[in-house]
Amino acid sequence: MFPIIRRIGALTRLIQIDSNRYFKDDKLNNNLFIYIIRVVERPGLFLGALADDMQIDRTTSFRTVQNLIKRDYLRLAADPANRKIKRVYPTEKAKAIYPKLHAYEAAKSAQLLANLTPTETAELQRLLEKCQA
Amino acid sequence: MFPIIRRIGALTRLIQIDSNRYFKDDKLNNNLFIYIIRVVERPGLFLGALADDMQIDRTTSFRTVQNLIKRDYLRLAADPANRKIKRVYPTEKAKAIYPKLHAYEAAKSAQLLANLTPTETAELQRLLEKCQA
DNA sequence: ACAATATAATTGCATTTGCAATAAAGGAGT
DNA sequence: ACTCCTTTATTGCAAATGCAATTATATTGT
Repeated sequence: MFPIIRRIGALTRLIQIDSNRYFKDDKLNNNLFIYIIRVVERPGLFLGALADDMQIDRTTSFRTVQNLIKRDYLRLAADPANRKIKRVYPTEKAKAIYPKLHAYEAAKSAQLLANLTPTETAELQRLLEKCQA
Repeated sequence: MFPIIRRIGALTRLIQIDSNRYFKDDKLNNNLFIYIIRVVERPGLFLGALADDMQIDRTTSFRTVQNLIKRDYLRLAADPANRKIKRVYPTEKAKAIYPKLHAYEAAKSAQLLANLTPTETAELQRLLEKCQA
């Protein structure tokens, strides 16, 4: 029943379990590593935009960012033109660990698609983009 | 970067946010409704097998099942041949609410795939099955 | 300019989550 | 039968999660 929607959820949970194990020692489990990746790639988003970009609850995102600020991975900067927002930037510590995080994501992506031909991978990407949540 | 693995995670989180809202009043959010669906469909799995079937952490699954037992949706039965395991069965209350849960899953599945032709849907299913987490 | 509405950040609080440890069986090899 | 190893269920504890409410600022309408 509904194999596609169930498979998508199952794959996500399996990847989450794996990443939680992999990043436990760095304490970057529970998607924390994803925040660092995204902020390094797109520095300067404000808190709400970052949460929306990752499709994560704004409160959870806010607390996670606070956690990473305390641990010197991220920092906030006020916006001169808009006092409501705070923009999120990576620290040197975040940039330093980024290659490891990127390598993990690359490896998981490669593993996920290992049985697919390049044509199939392109087609899967196209079809997933057509999905609407 | 890595659009497929990111898209899969994003779709899962969007579906989770939607289902949390939809099932808030029934207090069947946070995937609780999925447990009921699965147990009605496959009654008699033992606790660990149920968790593995849903790709959910065994401790989390255990506590969730306890929650649903307390609320009269599920019940446990000892196995006469194996005293280590407890099998999970749905109650009448679970069977009564199952159509609503099934309808929600059907609607979300239909929405997800609304822009795909039947051929594309079949191809997406095939490609997702080839993915390995 | 002023009021009403909307958006962003933040906090309170209760619940969920999951690693690690423990307890109770079961299974395999001798 | 006995020891060792595995599997299952369970609990303790600390952390993550997210709804609802609050505060501050910005935007829109008149």
